[in-house]
Formats: sequence, C-alpha cells, structure tokens
Amino acid sequence: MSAVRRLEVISPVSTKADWLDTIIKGDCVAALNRLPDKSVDVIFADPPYNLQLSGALHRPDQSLVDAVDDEWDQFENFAAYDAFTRAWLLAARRVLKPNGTIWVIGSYHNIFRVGAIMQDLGFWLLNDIIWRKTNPMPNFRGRRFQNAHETMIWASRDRDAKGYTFNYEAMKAANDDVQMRSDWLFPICTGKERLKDENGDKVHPTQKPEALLARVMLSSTKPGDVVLDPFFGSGTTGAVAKRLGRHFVGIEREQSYIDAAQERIAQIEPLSGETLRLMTSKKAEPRIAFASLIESGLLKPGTQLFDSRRRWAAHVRADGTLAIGDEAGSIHRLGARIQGLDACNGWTFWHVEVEGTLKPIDDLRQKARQTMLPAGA
Amino acid sequence: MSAVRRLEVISPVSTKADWLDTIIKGDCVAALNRLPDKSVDVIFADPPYNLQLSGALHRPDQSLVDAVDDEWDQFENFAAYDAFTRAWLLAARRVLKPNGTIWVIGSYHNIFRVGAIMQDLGFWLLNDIIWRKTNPMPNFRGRRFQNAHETMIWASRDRDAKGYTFNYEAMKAANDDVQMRSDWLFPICTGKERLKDENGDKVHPTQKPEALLARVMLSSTKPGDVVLDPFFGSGTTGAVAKRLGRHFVGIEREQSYIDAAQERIAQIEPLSGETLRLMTSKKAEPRIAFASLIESGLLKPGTQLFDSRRRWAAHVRADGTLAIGDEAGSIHRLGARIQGLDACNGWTFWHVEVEGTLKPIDDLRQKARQTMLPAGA
DNA sequence: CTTAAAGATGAATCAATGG
DNA sequence: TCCATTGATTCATCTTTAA
Repeated sequence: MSAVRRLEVISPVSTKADWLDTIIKGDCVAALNRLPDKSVDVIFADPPYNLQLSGALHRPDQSLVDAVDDEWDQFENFAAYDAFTRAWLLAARRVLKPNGTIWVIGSYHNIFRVGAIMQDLGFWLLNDIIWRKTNPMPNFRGRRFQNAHETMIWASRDRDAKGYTFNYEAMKAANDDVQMRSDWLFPICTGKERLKDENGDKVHPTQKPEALLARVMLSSTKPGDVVLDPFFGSGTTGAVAKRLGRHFVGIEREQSYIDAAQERIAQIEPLSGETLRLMTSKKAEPRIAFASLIESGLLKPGTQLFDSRRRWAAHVRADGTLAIGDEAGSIHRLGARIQGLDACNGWTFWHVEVEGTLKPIDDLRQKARQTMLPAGA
Repeated sequence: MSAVRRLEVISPVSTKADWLDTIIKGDCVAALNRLPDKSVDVIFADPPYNLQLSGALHRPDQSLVDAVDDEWDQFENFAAYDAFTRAWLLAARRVLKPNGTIWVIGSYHNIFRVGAIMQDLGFWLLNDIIWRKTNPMPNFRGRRFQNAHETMIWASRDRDAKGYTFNYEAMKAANDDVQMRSDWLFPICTGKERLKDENGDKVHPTQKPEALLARVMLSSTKPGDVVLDPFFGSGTTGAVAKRLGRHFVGIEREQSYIDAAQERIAQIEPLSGETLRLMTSKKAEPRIAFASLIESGLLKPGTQLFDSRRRWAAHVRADGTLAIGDEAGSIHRLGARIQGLDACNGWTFWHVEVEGTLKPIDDLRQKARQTMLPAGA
C-alpha cells in the first residue's frame, strides 16, 4: 500500500482508516457529504478566486502573462459564485468538530464574498491574516497599486466555541518573543518547491508555499489532528501535514493534480517527535495549586512573601492561604485586595527571598512542574 | 465667515460654494441625497465597524480597555448592518463622478460585508489596501493573533471606468522608485495628533492618522478635487484635504464631533502650490507626432535610425513613416514587425546617431515638447 | 571551473486617443 | 459606438546561457 491512498467512492465510513491521509477524488460538496459529522479538527480551503480576467496582459517587454484562466475558476456571475461558496462552506461546517477552526484564503476578487457568507452561516471570525508576499508580480500597466498580498480568514465553527486550538506560546516564541501579528511575510512558491511536469510547466497555477501552511498548522493544530483540504490541488496541505505529524484529508476533482500530489506526499519525510514537540503554552501546562508547593516542601508554612518592591509582606499559612494581619485569602485574592484591584496574578505578584534577593513564586511553580513530570520525560 | 462652514439644511444646491469645504450635519443617507449627481471626485468612508463586543476587556494589569461601544456602532444583526451599508453606498455612488473612486476602511468585523455589497452594487474593486499598524493593541487574552492591521477597499464606480485618477509616478517616487505595494505601514493616531477634550479624553474613538489619509489623497486625487467623507467624525479627511489643496465635504450626525472637526480644520495651513505639484508620467504629457519632428527640423528625411544594438537600420521618409527596404510603416508598427512582436514603442526602440553614439528618438521628442511649450512656461 | 549576463515568471479583475 | 492606432509599462527571484 502506498503512503497516500485514494478513495474513488466512499461508502458509509466505518473506521478512520478509510479516509484518513487519502485524497478523495470528486466534487467538493459531494465528497464532504460522505464524511462523518464533526470529524476534522481544522479545514484549510483555497477555493477558486473567480478572477474575472478579460483580455490578455503583456509585460513591458511584450511577453505574455500566464494568467489563471482555468475552467475551474469560471463562474457565470457573483450569484453563481456565492451559491458555490455557500454550498461548500455549509458542507464543510458539518464535518468540522465543534471546537474546530477553518482557514480560507483568497484575494480581493472573492474574499469579501467568502467572509460575508462565513458570517452568515454562523462561523465566528477570529482573525483575518494578511499574507504579504516578498516577491509579488508587479502591476505592469501602472494603473493600480501592486497587489502584494492575499488574505486568509481564520474562524471557529460557532460564536461560543471557546475551546479551539491556538498555540499562542509557540507563535510568540517563533516571533522573537512578541505576539504573532495578523500580517505574515512569505515568498511565493517558486524554485525547487514548485511542482513542474515533464515539460517543465507548472503543475498547478496557484500552488501555495509550504511555509504558509506550516504556520497555519503550527498555530492552530496539535500533532495527530486531522486537517481537511477541500480544494487539495497540488497537495501542499497534505505535504505539510505529513511533515508536521498531522493527518490530512484531501478532496480534488482533477486527476492530474491528484497524481502530482500523491507522488509529492509520498516523498515527504515526517519530522521526529522531538522536533515536533510544541512549545506548550502556559495554559496547557499542568495546573499547580499553591498548596502543593507547601505539600511538596518547596515552601514552608510561615515563610514571608513580598511584592517586588517590598511594600507589603505576608506570611504563608499551612492551608495554602496567605495572610497579612487579619486579612487572609488565596495568593491572588490577597494580592488584589491590598492593591485595591479586582484581580491579581499572585504567582507573579508575590516573591520569596532567596539569598537576599526576591524571586517570584512562579519560579517555585516551575520547579514543582519539573517534579511532577512523568518518569522518562 | 469661518474657514469651515456648516449647513444644517440644504435646499436645492445651486453653486458649489454652498456645500464645498463644509460639514453637513445630519444622517448620512439623507445628507447624501441632497448633494448633486456626479459631483465628487473621491469618497473616503470610515463607517461603523459593527464590532459586536460582548463583555468588558481588561489588560493583564487589570486596567479596563476603552472599547468602541458607542451607540452608533450598535446594529441588531448582520441583516441590519447590511441594509445600512447598502443604503449609504448606494447614495454615495450617485454622488460620485463616473471616473471617481471610493475608499472604505474597515476591520474583519465588517469589511467582508462591505466589500461584497460594493461588488453587488456595481463598484469595481481596484485594490484592497492593508494598513499595517506599527503599534497595534496587543491581544490581551492570548487566544488569537494580534490584530495588527485594518483593510481599505479602493474601487471605481463601474467596471469599465478606466479614467480614474491614480498618481502612479508620485507613489513610485515616494516608495524608493519601486511600485507602491498594497500593504502600507503607519502608526496609529496618538500623541499630539490625537484630539482630546477638556478632560483629556479622546474626542473620537477611532480617529485615523493623517498620514494614512494623505497617502489616500496623494494617490487618487488631483489638487482641487472634491473629497467627500460621509462619516466625518473628528475630521481627519477634511484636515488632510485642506492641507493638500483638495476640497472636502463632510457629513456627520454628532454635534460634538462637528465642533471638534471645525476647530481642527480651521487651524490647518494649506501647503503651497509648488509643494503640491504632482509628479507626472509621460502619459500626462502633451502628445507629439513623429512627423512633427521632421516638420520642426529636429530630424531630416533620409536619416538612418537604428535599434540600440544596431541589428536593424531604417530610414526616415518625408511623410513621417519609417522604411527598411520594401517594408514601411509608423515607428511603432515597423519596430513591432521586424521583431516579430504585436507591439513596440518606437520612441524608445529607435535611435539616432549623434557624434558616434546612439540616442533614442524619445530624446528628440522631449526637445520638441520644450519647443511647443507656451511662452513664459 | 566560476561568475556575469540574459531570460523567464508569478492568482492580474492592468490604456487612451482619434476617426 | 466601434475600430485602428499610438505608445506606456515591471519586481524579486530563479534558471539558463555566455564569458
């Protein structure tokens, strides 16, 4: 069996093995309708842009621009494009897990219609992400600004879906320790990465760069998640998913694209688990009760805690509460009360004196986590 | 009379002086309906974003984020926002000149609906422009990417409107002599530029930076053009228009915003005409016929012309055509034919020998333009 | 062999004028 | 309104060819 299997026909799906890591040949909506409810974690969709080009365009040197004039990008009018968009988005939504998210990429030709329909169908927009191209095609006639970006919409299934995956700390670490912004800079897909046929012609007119898909998956999926791409094309989504230890499902109509994608994905070598281990966000780390610091002996009852400027001093009680005179409470409540605030992060507010210097009790929490790690980790 | 006049009521408009460089108080659609057809060159619109905020948001230090929760940003649902959007866009379109363009700014909350409705109404999208903020507000909860941009849509009135203003050369010159891209980097409006009331509170929650409006106007208007802003707010559009020698028309409902904008605009000092002069492209320069070079004596019949590498030689005939052996035609047609191309710019393709070196005949055209300039220029 | 020059190309809604 | 003519216009990157 090859690394990439393909299902021409899907009968009622019994086990995951039937469709996971395969390319399903066929119409996008029909294929989606044969997948089970709530079965994929993330959808990445690169639908037709409906470019509506009229005549030929030449460069100043008179060479012809190889435009996207494929049959699959032709729609009668906006209404036809809207109907197509509504249909696939609706089918995709059924397949998405309640805490799943969807990415859709487009340009100004189609992205406004796509975004409005997503809102109408109940998707809740989380961000619009701008892919800034380092090397976009120029505007040859000098009649507009150089179209130097594309737009991705990232949305959850529902307004109240709060449990979606967002690897905040991983993104922050990848961005020099400041929050990842909504504008991303990547080159377009050229060179060795671009798939070519035996004649040296590009296999697919709109192949996306793997770096773009990698950031999408690293930000919004966990290892082992299922990523569905209903417009699979040359299979960038599958290639990146396999490399990053995620499962993929592709849907594609054109056999030539399927063949190229299968060959491409078969050659991908998955990264090792060690390489893949996500920098886990603090929120995902095991929760440590303040009391457990006392229980584990990292902190003794009666120890004095100070704020960073030693304006206040409190003492630790054996039950895991903190007290200043008559006032007592959790490290958070007491910190808030003495400052006159609604809330306070006691882990970073309170400090313990070690060899004359103050260190936040968060350091002790980190030590406690080490202790609690399973053997062998 | 103050520099900024205000019309509370507009009766049938007779002369431009009635509404030019004024702020019209009232509902956006009603006010637009009282302006004449096809009377403004450019519209800049910063409509309510329909933010749909639910609860209060606090920073990590527990301070409250001053969110946009004004009454004018509240809509019942998407349908209500769409109806509002369709109404003002339709009214704005009537007022726009056939070769006018419109800019609309928004965020992911509203821009997709706005863009789709613009397409539905017949506007033809020219670009979507990304305003990348140098100093965006962080995402305090760490549940999304930092929302670091806003989107502007730039559109012509109709698909076949080709005569809109785009100061290509000026934009290119302002961008280190490469084409201006669709992503622009500017700080948000803070500091001295941000209007504050007597309490030190910001006058308007979403005041746009003047630099953003300046690029909008420098790219898509000419001096003396009329720029309409149907959501005038604190009057950034008016302030920049006045400084750049453009006329403005503002529409605004809230008296407090009108008062602040009037005071602000009154203090603006317009730039000098010399400073404002646009960098022009060849396109805008007077047309010179090749024959006129012969008629004016700059080129003698029988002169040999060469391409830059001397692969071909042709001779100038008295009627303003060019010939190689039996083949003859305009400088453009002959250049195209011998190269086997559909088109060719004869002005830059053909050269004349001057003291042993080849110079493009475009240089002669420049000389002819000098000669033809009116006296005193 | 190296290095320089020349050619190719990418999701593109890409003219204006005069008869 | 249609049609022929004029003539304005490109950036970053990768590949191929020339020196």
